[in-house]
Amino acid sequence: MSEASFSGRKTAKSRRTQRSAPGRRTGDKRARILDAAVRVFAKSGFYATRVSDVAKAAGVADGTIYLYFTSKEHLLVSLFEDRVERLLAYIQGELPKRPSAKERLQGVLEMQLGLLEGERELAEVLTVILRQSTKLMKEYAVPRFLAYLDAIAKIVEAGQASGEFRPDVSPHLVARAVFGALDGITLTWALGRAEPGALARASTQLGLILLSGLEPRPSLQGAT
Amino acid sequence: MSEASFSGRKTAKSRRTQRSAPGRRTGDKRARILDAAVRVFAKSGFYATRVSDVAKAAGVADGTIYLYFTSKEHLLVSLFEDRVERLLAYIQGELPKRPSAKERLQGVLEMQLGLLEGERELAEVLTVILRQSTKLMKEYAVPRFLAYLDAIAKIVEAGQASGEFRPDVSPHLVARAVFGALDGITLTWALGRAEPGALARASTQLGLILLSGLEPRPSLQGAT
Amino acid sequence: MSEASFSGRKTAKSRRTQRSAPGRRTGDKRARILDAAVRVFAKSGFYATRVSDVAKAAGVADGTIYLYFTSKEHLLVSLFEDRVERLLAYIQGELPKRPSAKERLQGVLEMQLGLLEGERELAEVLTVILRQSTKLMKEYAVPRFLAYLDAIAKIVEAGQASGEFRPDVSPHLVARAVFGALDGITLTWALGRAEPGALARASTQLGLILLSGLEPRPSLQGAT
Amino acid sequence: MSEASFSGRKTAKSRRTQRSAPGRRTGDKRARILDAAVRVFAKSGFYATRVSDVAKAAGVADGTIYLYFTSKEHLLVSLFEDRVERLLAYIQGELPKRPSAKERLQGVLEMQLGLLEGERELAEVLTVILRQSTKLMKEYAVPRFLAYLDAIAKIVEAGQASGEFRPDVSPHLVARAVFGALDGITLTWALGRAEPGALARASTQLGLILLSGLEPRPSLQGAT
DNA sequence: CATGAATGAGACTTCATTCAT
DNA sequence: TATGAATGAAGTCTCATTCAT
Repeated sequence: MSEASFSGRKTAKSRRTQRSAPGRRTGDKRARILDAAVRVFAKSGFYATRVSDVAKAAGVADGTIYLYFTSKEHLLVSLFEDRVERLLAYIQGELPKRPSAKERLQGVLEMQLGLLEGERELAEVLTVILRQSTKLMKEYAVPRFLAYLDAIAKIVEAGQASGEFRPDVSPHLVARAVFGALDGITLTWALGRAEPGALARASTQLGLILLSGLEPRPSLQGAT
Repeated sequence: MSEASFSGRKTAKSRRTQRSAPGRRTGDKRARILDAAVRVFAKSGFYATRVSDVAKAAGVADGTIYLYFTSKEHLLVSLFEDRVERLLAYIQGELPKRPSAKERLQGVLEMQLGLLEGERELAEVLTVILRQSTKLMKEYAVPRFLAYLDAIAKIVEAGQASGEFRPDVSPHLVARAVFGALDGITLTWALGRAEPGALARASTQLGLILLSGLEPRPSLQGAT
Repeated sequence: MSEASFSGRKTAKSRRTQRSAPGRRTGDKRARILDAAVRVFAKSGFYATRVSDVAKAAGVADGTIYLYFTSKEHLLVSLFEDRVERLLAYIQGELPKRPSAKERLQGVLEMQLGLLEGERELAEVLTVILRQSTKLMKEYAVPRFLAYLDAIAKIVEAGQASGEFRPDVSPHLVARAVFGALDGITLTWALGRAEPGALARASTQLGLILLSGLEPRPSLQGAT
Repeated sequence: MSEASFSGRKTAKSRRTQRSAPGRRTGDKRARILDAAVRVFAKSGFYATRVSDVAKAAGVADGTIYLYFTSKEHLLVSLFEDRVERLLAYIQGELPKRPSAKERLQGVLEMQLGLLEGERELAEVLTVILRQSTKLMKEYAVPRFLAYLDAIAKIVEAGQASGEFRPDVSPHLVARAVFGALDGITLTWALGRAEPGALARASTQLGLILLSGLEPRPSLQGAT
C-alpha cells in the first residue's frame, strides 16, 4: 500500500537509534509528542487527558509541548492534520487511477480500514476522540469531513453516470452511509478486541454488500 | 411516529406533589432540566457546557440540578437513559411482530432515523456529545450499544436462516455497518441543515441499498 | 445531686407519653432539636454536621429548625446555654454552702465530672465541639468560661486566706490547671471507651492529688 | 530552648533546587505556607479560613498550596506533624536521661509549655484549631495523643515503683490530668494576653503542686 | 406552626499556560 | 531549546437559609 510513511511511529525505535548527540534527543520532539498524544487521548479521551499526561508519555517537560503546539486543542488539530490529511490526499490522488467506479469505491473501503488496521489508537482517536472537542469538530473537522464525503459522492455519481451504479439513490446519502458504516465498524473494533486482520475482512464483506446493493437492478425495475 | 411516548416518563420519581397547577413551574423540573441539557449540550458540547448554563436554560438555580441528578455526568447518562432506552425497548418489543427479517431490518432503519427526525438537538447529543465523556462511553454506553448491535445482528441471522439474506456475510459486521450508516447519516444531518423529511427519505433509500445488498445472489453465485 | 432537671433529655420517653393531640407532637420540638444536635455534633463535629442531619435526627423538617433557632451557630450557642449555664449556676449557687474551701474544690470536681458521667455525648460537645466554632469560642464562650475559672479561683483564694491551701501558687493558675485536668480527663474518656463509673473514680483520685498538692507544706517549707 | 530545631525540616522534600539565592523566594515555599497557615488558622479557625487566605498570607498563588499539600486538611495535618512530633521525640529521647521520675515529670511540664512560649499562634492552633477537624482529630491526632499520654503514664508508673510517687492513683489518670492541666493553661494563655514568661512560671508552680500532690503521704496513710 | 423544594453564594480544587532559569 | 515550578481563572458541587404551600 506504500503507506510506509505512516510509520515513523513507534518511537521506541528512535529511542535507541539516535545516538549522534548524546545529551539531546535530536529533534523528533514534535513527532514524539504527537505519538504520545494519540496514545493518551485514545486511552482517556481529550478532556480527561491533561497536558502533563501527554508530556510524561512523550518524555518531555510540560512546557516543551508549547514550543511545538500553541494549545492543547492545537495538539488535537495537528493530530488530525498529520494523520488524516494523508488519507484525503490518497483518495484524491491515488484513487482516480483505478479504472472503474466500483474499484474506486472498493478502494475507499480498503483505504480507510486498511489505514487504521494496526493503528488501533489512531482509529479510536478518529472515531471517538475527535468528536470530543466540539469547537474543533464544528470549526475545523467538519469542512475536511465534508470534502471527504464529497470525494466519495463523486465516485458514486460517476458510477451512476457510467451505469455501474443504480441511479435511484442520492450519491451524498450513499457517501454518508459508506462513511458511517466504516466509522461504525472502526468504532466497535477499536472499543472491543481490535483483532488483527478483522478490518481487512470487514472491508471485503462490506464491499460485497455495498457493491451489490448499488448494482442497477433490472430485475426489480424492469420487471414491472 | 410514536412521538407521544416521548413525554414525561420518570418524573414520577421526583415527588408526589406534582400536578397542582397545570401551567409552568409545576414539578416538571426534572424534565425541564433534561430538555435544557439537550439544547445546551448540543450547542456547546458536554465539556464546554457549564452546569450553570444548563441551569439558566432550564430556568432553575444551579443547585436545583443536583436535587435531580448527582453530577453533571449523571445528567448525560440520564439523557441517554430517558431517551434511548425506549428505542431499544421498541426494537426488542415491537419489531419481532413484523413477519419477515427484511421488514424487521427496514423497521430498524425507520425507527432509529424516525426517532430523531424533528429532534435535531437530541440527534447531535447522541451522535456527538455522548462520545465526549470517555468515562460514560466506556462504562455505561458501550454495553447498551452492544446490546443494540446484538439485536440487529439477530435479525440478520434469522434472515440468513430463512434464506432472505445472503449467508456469506457476518451478521455482526452487518449490524455494525447498519448502525454506522445510520449514525453517519444522522451525524451529517445534525451537523448540517437538518432538513425536515430528509431522514425519512434516507431510511427508504438506505433500505433499498441494504436489502438488495443483502439479497442472496443466485446470479453471482449460482452462475459459476 | 438534685440535678434531675438535667434529664427531660432522652426524648424517646416523650415519644409515647404525649398522646393528647394526636396529630401534633405537642411542642417539645425545641428540646428534641437540641437533643438531636448534641448527638450529631458529638458524632461528626460542628462543621461536618449539616443542618439537615440535625433535622433528620430530630425527626423534623429542615425549615423547622429555623423556627426555634436563628442559625446553625445559634444552635450551638443554645446548647451551651441550655446545658452549661446550669453548671455555672450550681457552682455559684450550691457550692458556697459547703463549709470549707477543700470541700468546695472537691465539689467542683464532682460536679463537672459527675455532670458528664452518663452524658458522654454532652461531654464530647463541651470538650471538643465547642472549640470548633472559632466565632462562638471567642465571642461567646470565652467570657462564660472565664467566669467559671474565676469562680474556681475564688475558692482557691479563700482557701489560701483561711490557711487551708498553700499560699505560694497563683489561684488563677490553679483554676486553669483544675479545669484543664478535668477537661483532659473528660476528653480522653469521651474519645475512648467512656466506661461507666470511670469519671466518678477519677474525681476522687484527682481530689487526692490536688488537695494534698495544695496543702500548706510546713515540712517542706518550715523544715528549712 | 532547642528552638533552633524548629527551622526547615521536611523542606528537603520539595526539590533539590533550593538555596540558590538566600533571600526570599528561595524554595522555602513549603515552610512559608506552613507559617502562614499557623497565623491564619489561629486567627480565624480552620473552617472559617479559606485556602486563598492562607495563600495570600504566604504570598503565593492559590494553586501553589496544592503543590505542597494535597488538601486543606493535609495542611493542618502537616502543621501537626512538623511541629508536634518533635515534642514527642524529645520526651521519648531526651527525658529518659534525667535521673529521677520527679525530674522527668517536671521535664514534661517544662517541655510542653516551653515549646509554646513565644509561639502564641501555634499554641492556639494546637489547643483549639486542631480539634476543629473532627476527621483529623479522630483519625490522626488521637493515636499520637494517646502515645504521648502513655509516655507520661510510664514516668508516673516508674515513680511509683521507685517509691517517689504515691501508689494509690492511676498512672493513666495522672497522665490525663497532667496533659489536661497543661492544655488548659496553654489554652487560656493563648486566648488571653499571652504574657511572655507566663508559661515558664506556670510550669514551675504546676510542678510544685503536682509533685507534692504525688508524694507518698505517710502522715495521711501511716497515721491511721 | 410545619414542611422541604428551591435557592445561590462561595469554597475547594484542577489544570492549561507562562516564564525565569 | 528545554524545563517544571508557579500561576490564577474558572468550574463543580455543597449546604445554610428561605418561603410558598
